[in-house]
Amino acid sequence: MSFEFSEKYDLLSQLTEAQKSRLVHIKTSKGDIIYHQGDAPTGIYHVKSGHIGLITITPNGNESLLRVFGPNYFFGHRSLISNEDYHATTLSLVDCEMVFIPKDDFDEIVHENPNILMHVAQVLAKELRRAENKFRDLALSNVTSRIMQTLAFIKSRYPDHKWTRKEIGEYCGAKTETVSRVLGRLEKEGLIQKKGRSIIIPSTEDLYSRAEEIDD
Amino acid sequence: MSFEFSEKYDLLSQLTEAQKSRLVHIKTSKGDIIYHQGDAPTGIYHVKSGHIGLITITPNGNESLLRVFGPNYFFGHRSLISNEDYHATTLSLVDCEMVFIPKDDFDEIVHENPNILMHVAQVLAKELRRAENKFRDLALSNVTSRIMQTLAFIKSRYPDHKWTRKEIGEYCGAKTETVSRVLGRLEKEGLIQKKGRSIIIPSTEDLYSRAEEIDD
DNA sequence: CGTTAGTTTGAGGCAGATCAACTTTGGTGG
DNA sequence: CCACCAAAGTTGATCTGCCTCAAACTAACG
Repeated sequence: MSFEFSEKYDLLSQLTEAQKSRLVHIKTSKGDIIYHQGDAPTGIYHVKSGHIGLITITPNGNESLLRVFGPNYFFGHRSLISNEDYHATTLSLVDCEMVFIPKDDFDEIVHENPNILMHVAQVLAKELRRAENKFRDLALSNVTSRIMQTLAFIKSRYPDHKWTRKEIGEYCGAKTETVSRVLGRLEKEGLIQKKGRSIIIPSTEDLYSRAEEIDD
Repeated sequence: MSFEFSEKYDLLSQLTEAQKSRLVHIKTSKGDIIYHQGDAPTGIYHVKSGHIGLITITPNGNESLLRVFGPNYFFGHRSLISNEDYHATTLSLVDCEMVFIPKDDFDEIVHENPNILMHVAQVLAKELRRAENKFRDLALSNVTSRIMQTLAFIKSRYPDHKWTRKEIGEYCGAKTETVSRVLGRLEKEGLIQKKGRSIIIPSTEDLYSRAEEIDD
């Protein structure tokens, strides 16, 4: 898996006073759902604190974690741009605060400032690369390698979120038990340390290079 | 796997005479590579005839087919927008004709006509949905279901391209032998017919609904 | 300190990969 | 037009990585 830092953007600073007055401030608790797969989009969300997970759920309850949005990232933009219903559900991974920008206001600021559209397009382009790399790795790499690269990725991109084994597994296509077993082996190898439930990663570089060795 | 028709766009009609004179017309033979993973983008390509595959290759030669571009689709746009090196390689699946629009000309037409940027953003947004649905299905569905949905998808989206077992497999994360076995079973069930190497699909609807039944 | 969500560990099973041998197809050139 | 042959497809036997199921353990939090 190839990862890199992503794109934050202060959408809020682009708003006029009138638009700011229309913002909806939202507080959610861990486990709360912001919108459901299949809903029609009505605006875009900007994360102020906490972490939001974009997940898909199959009829039999299996989940897959597609993307994660931390502070200063926005979400809901994909469906808004493509004018489609949401293809996945957003879930508060922890207690969160966010603001909601109604579609009309978003359209207005995009119209007034075309740079914003270019920025959103760039974010989509990077998310597309990441999604396709995830697909490639799921298709061609083994679990151990995927988990190692996921650990390195989340360490650099989401240093302040405590990832559970389940979340790690759902992000890279592995079961909770498998993640647990791999973490055990990685600790023996000295690549990580476990402190209670949290995972300490001394060197993401070591993880990446070891992951390449292990990879088929 | 959830699929639908995608987006064609006549970029060429947006060009001035001066820009048209700078177009580079390219003819490729089956197996030719247009650009390599890691190259820096210098423009965008518009397919006139044939089919182009976007693939990633691992060091050990395993391939994964990420997207396919047929007549009137453009490719190379992701890297151009995000300003990154290509994350995958483009390969002529058959003999192809295409035109190359240099980056400067593309920037010019985007600048003159912001609607084009919106259109490219929409294409990216749809490609992102498709990529994430592919990921979900690879993670959570069984091969048979994936192959069936891929068959239905390519039937509706690429009716004029003769897909090989290998291409089908690389698109949905399956080995050639597995695709062959599944096709055999599907023919026995009467869902498809095999005529030489080509596959006849009487009803994509039947395939989709059967795929759902089979799915975990 | 009790409760619950999260984690670990073991035993066993299976879907799909791998390896290998064989058959068919369809394009090519003589 | 046919004979040839490389590319594509099929089929069987075997193997294995990861999942599944189950049960015990432990961290964190009110």
